[in-house]
Amino acid sequence: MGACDENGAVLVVVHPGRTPRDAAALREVADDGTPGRAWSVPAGELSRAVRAREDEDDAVRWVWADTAGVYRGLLRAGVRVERAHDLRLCRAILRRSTCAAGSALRAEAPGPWDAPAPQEPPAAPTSLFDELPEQHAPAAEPDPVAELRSQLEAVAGSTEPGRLRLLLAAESTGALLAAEMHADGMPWDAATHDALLTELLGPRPLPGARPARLESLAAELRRALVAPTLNPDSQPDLLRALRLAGFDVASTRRSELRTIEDPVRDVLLEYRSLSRLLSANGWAWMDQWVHDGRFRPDYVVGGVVSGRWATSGGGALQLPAQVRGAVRADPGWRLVVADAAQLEPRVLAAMSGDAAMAAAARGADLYEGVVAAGIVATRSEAKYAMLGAIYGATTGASAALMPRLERAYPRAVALVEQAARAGERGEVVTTWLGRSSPRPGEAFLGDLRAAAGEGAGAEEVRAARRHARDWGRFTRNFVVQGTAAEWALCWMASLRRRLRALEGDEGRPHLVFFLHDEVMVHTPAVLADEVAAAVREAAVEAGRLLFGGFPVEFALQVAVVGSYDEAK
DNA sequence: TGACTGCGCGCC
DNA sequence: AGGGCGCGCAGTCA
Repeated sequence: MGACDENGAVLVVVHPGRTPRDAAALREVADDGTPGRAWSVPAGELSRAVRAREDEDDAVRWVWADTAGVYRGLLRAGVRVERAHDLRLCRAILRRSTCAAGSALRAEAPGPWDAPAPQEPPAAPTSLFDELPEQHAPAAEPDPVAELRSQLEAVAGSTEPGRLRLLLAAESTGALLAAEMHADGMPWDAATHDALLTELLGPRPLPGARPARLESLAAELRRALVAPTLNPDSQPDLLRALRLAGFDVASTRRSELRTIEDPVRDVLLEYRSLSRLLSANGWAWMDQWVHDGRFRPDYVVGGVVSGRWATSGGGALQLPAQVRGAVRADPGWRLVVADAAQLEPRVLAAMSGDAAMAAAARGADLYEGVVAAGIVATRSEAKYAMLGAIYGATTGASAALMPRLERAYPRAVALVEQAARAGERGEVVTTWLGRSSPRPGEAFLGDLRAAAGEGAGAEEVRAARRHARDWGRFTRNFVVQGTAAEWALCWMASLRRRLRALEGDEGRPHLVFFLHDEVMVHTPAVLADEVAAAVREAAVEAGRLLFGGFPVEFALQVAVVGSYDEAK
């Protein structure tokens, strides 16, 4: 990979100062491949440079230290880019990947590139041309040109350059999307949300006070449990009151509360549900997170070791069904909500090359396919068996179904079993595109050594085995969850490119939400059907990108709706 | 008062 | 059952 990347895009390195500190290295990048097709641009001139490139035919991949810090400023200036290479995210992947085990990049001591991205500046009005004021540049500027060169070498010298290139491109596009989705925001109707809260809880109370409905449920609990001072929000308090009232419960978990055979049970469960709603997605949440009809979560790309995204603040990945009615398309617009059906089992079938399992996946519902193949009797059994294989069930009905699953789908089961055994030995496992798991903690490795040593006690051996099994469940799940995350990134990247080609009179459809295996597009109503088609085409493309011709279908459920609660 | 932990529970 | 998260609260300790 030289100055042009695999798609023929010109690389432009964005550096924090006025001149690249390693100009010779940049020329070398440029000369390796197509001469003269790599440039660099100071961060302060970035938006001008991006605007200038828009009119040219050449595709550009903008190379910068970290998207969250740079791109947010561009978006505020009204500028969007097609492709990027996020040095920090890509470095994290390459440094850990077993595919690039021999690289110089991996041998480096940890440095500034391995530190978390510098805290981004708070949203503030910026002029169009200095979206990155000097004070936000890191104190000791790491050299992006040298870093890019080092990363390109690591990829070129790896055992899987093609897969790693795809992974790095997908991860970087994900970073662009995370910033774009934050800037665009999820359409959120505060009035609907408020009406919903008022209906369930009563009118908004003064800060710190319980809403009327919760207050009356609390009073009912105090009466029923003969505990006049009970605070139902306090677990110890509630547990004590329940036991004094003669209920044999060991905790106040919902599953345990459900076993209580007394009318007080329903009061308890309703209190729990409503107080959770109030604290997690009540009026205070709305005040903090919803502005101008938009909810803007902070996505953390690569925030989970498996490659899944996390969010910080707002709990965007846990929006309860209770409040989804408040997610409403603007007038004249629609929401296209799509989720990949049984994504993880399908991914497992593809990566293990298990043709029988792929056959079961040939339809909208993989679990029904397993039933139709005569492996188990019911859909629910099929689901538990499959999830048990992926998560590592050791007991219960799910574990009991494993032998049948193994007979029917030997290759799929062998893949997750091998990942589990590797983890138990303290080894690293790697996803389809080359993201490797972290090494186990020193505690576990120490346990392993202690248990293997002369004269290890029975207790030490037991502890080591337990740790090993725990880590094996993690690595078992890692390969499937991580590869599913890669499929989802490619799906979304492909969808993003297709959406950029659509435009209506009222505007352009854009992604507004992503949740592991689900996407939401906000679109002018007239384009909704085209968007739905694009979502499906993108899923087909993602499957082909990752698994080539292997015949696994990635079925989607697609809904065109006015509000989120109408989907599913 | 603030940092931290464990619990419980929402999502996939 | 079993993997991955984030968050709010209560309680604890410095």
